[in-house]
Amino acid sequence: MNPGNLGQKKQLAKSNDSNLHRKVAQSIGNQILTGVYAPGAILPNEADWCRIYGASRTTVREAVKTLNAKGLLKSRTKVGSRVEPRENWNILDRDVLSWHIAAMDPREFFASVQQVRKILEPEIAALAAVNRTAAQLRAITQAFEDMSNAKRGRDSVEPDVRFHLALLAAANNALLSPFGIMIESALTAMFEFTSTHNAEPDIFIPRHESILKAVARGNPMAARRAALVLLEDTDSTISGFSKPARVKKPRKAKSA
Amino acid sequence: MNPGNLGQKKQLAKSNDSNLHRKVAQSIGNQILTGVYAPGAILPNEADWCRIYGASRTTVREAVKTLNAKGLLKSRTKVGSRVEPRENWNILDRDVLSWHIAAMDPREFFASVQQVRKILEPEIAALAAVNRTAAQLRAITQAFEDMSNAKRGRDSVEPDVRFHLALLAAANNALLSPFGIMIESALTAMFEFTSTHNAEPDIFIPRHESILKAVARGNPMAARRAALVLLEDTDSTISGFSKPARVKKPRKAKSA
DNA sequence: CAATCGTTATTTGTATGATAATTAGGGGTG
DNA sequence: CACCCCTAATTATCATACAAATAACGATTG
Repeated sequence: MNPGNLGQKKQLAKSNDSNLHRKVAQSIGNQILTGVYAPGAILPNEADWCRIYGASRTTVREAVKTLNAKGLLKSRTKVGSRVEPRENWNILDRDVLSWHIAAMDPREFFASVQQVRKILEPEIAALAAVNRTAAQLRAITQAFEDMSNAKRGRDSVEPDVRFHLALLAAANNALLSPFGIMIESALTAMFEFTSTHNAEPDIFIPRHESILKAVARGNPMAARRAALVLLEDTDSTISGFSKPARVKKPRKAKSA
Repeated sequence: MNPGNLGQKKQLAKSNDSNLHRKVAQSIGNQILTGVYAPGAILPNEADWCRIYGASRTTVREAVKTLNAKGLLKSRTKVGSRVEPRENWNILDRDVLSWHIAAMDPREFFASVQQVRKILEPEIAALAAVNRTAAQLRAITQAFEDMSNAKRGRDSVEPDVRFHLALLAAANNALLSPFGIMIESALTAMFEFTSTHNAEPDIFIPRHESILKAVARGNPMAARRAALVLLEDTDSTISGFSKPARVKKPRKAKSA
């Protein structure tokens, strides 16, 4: 098993979602994301999948259609289904992202996420400060209060996610909304680690409060700055548990 | 097969993509994006769709599965398919984005796109300056040269798109790749307008060159600045044709 | 009355088997 | 070599049937 793959690497008949075609889609999707079938490769045909999963062709085809819709495959008559190049994958899709997370080193994933968050979230906060409606501000405020009132750290993760999603919604730009899934996944997955390592959870409350206040009084500059500060604190928390990797032999370089 | 349903099928004939389930998905998707079925609404059931489109249930189900996979719907036994809230829509999916563009005011769309581009592209350029590989730099350079050598304005749009996509790829962050589709759609759709109105196409060549040079010498600050300058010029071009009071009705472009 | 618990009806989910449409690849022909 | 036709492999579509889940209803009961 990959050293980074801490999460339960569930295999076949796992999902509590009882849809068979969904399970098949998940299984094939996982195999694509883990590189069993690389971009450009031709997958087994429908009849093969039927044999492999013991499912009917109807079910297999629905699974394949699902993966087509997410940009992982392209099916053509006579040739079969070919894995699409990575840049066509719908990586911000909820399912694809979860397969992606399961397939890669968590530290690498957090690094990518934080890079994007540092680009987007300060600007999202700034937009929210300018574009928010009253109702959206209420939603942000409510999330903040729920986060503050949470007794155990575990109870604060849901309002924390909700806070960031409410902020995103308040930016009022539909093209940014796919990042909600990334934020959600990142924060909840991060909690899997920080729950034991995070020594100073109380620092984050005033950080969120700064953002809230800046958005409340419609100050985009302050909102941008406050969001960035929070992200830098998050960086520190992450590095607190991701640094030890340094003692191990260096992994593959960033190039390629 | 009942002869009367040929006429109903004909209403789908707009797409040259011969897949029937794809056409059905497009038709339903369009109706969702245009608000015929609003978030929260229950769609007609599968039997109804079969009658409406004169297609078999298999085909209709594959279309519905596609829309499920794109986050537009959620199907449940006994209740049917319900339209998901907008924030769950996979707006950066190629199909969803094209339906979205077709359904909304182009000026509003460009405004949203430019807002996101101004957030992301400078940082993408900066990342590319730092993370690019030699091969990626070659791809960017090639795109720039093709753009420069294009005689007619129409021939410059493809390399222009390719330039921006190559830059995006060179940033080497998989979570940013969904924006490639947005950039592609935005630039090509914008060209539908600028092709006749853009008086000064030659301005854009040196703007792109500045980005290229900054990326080539690995200077993120300069790359960021150059990307921003280009975007501001693009803003001017857009405002040049989006402001006039008399609205030139957009030609019904084949959504490509 | 309120709460609980079967029953039923509706809708999606899955299976099977057959036919159609598309087209890559082989083979023959000029 | 260039061209065309044929074949075979694969997905695309259709029709039908049954299974499974569950919302809605109504009866039963405390």
